[in-house]
Amino acid sequence: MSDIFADLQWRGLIHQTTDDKHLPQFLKGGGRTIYAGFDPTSDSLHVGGLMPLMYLRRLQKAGHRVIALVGGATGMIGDPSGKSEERKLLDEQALQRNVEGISRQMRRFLDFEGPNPALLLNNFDWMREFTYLSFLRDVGKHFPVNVMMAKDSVRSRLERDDVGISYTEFSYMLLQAYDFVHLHQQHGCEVQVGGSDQWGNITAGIDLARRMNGVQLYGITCPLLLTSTGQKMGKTEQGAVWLSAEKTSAYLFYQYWMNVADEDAGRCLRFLTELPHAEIDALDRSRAEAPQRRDSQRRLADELTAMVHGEEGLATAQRATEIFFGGEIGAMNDEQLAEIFADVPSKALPRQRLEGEGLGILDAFCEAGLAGSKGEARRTLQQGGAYVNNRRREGEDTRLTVADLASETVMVLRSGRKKYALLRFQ
RNA sequence: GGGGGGUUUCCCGAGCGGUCAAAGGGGCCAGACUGUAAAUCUGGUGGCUUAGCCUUCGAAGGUUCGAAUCCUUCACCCCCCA
Repeated sequence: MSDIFADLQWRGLIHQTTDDKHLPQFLKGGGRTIYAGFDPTSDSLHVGGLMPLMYLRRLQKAGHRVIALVGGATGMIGDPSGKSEERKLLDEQALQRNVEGISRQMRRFLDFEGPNPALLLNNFDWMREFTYLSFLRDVGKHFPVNVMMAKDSVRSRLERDDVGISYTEFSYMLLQAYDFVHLHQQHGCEVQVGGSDQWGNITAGIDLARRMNGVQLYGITCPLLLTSTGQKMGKTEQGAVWLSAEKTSAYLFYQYWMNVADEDAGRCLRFLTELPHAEIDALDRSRAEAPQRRDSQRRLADELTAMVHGEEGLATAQRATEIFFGGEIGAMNDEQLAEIFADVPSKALPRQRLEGEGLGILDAFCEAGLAGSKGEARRTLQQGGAYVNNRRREGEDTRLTVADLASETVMVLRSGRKKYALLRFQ
């Protein structure tokens, strides 16, 4: 059995632990029960969720029993950690839908079936039964308010006079702390892992368990997944990068990793892939010597896309990449094109437009929305930026006919380097 | 209440009776270069049935052969004096 703690350490995934001396030994050989929490604010996880998922996956592979805890109850309250504003509360129904979506995604990372199945739990299941009085008596009793006030997540909000913090969010810590206690009681869970911003919540749980039950639990935090410029990873101008294909296509997901900055690539490879150390070292060298090859980014994109979208999703993303970056489009059918150009706007036109003398290329670009006016289309064309099926076309009076279709009904137009639009002729 | 200045094309900003679709910059678009990066360079940047025509310079009227440019009224903004 490999040394899981050493591996985590090598990958830079140990930010802080509650017991540096004991934990490496404690985790050796497997058999421990470990949990991480997931926030159900949406029906899909985004890139940030990859960290805890891969963490649990590594631990499960190392022979530990892992619990993915979906915070149905805590999600209704909102964790103030790292948030600058009071958060909106979710209703029960939305929450349920989100929990279902998220758990579907987890199945790609964690094994819920085999001899050592992961557990998926929702803290709403035990929190809903709690009465206010019993919660105050059993849990609240053990929390000195002065200690709570000292926690970073709370203090940062108290020090600002423009936002403040509600009693509800202030109490969040108690709920998460109790989760840990509950999981220990019911499932023998002894370790909680989370991002470095979770330290306060994790230690609160450890304290609570000691006070309520006199047991010693452990916590491990990992670094947050940040870019070299200090931004959260997974954010683009178009918004978050999601794990669900409906929200972020396999192609865009793939491209996100393909475009990771050189400075961030090494960390991502360590944090998010299971590549062996030797291979990661080799990629580091390749990145230093021949950054233009972008071996690291390609490997990262391959690994993660396969993980999240499966081999099929990866194949689609790769095929789309080939085409989006130059490849001529030939011998395709509608279905393949639809898959590749899933994120590209399209417009349907009657097929008659292609018949007779055909559709003027300027009109085609206007119809497709690639040009706001014929004048603009003309300019693009004159400057050599007009492509049909990835082939540069020239001449204002070019007419497009059935012969210019890329597949049965679709024509792929492009303006400039990579602005695409489809015309569907039905 | 009195006096002065302003409102220009996506943004900033020049224009102060014809040569104004309106300088310059930013942004944006295209091209070259490149690592699907950054920077840089080149060109373009109201519409159309494009040697021409139409619409645009806060709004509406007016003067004039001709107005973004002059006059009147209105709206909004800024400054100064009381």
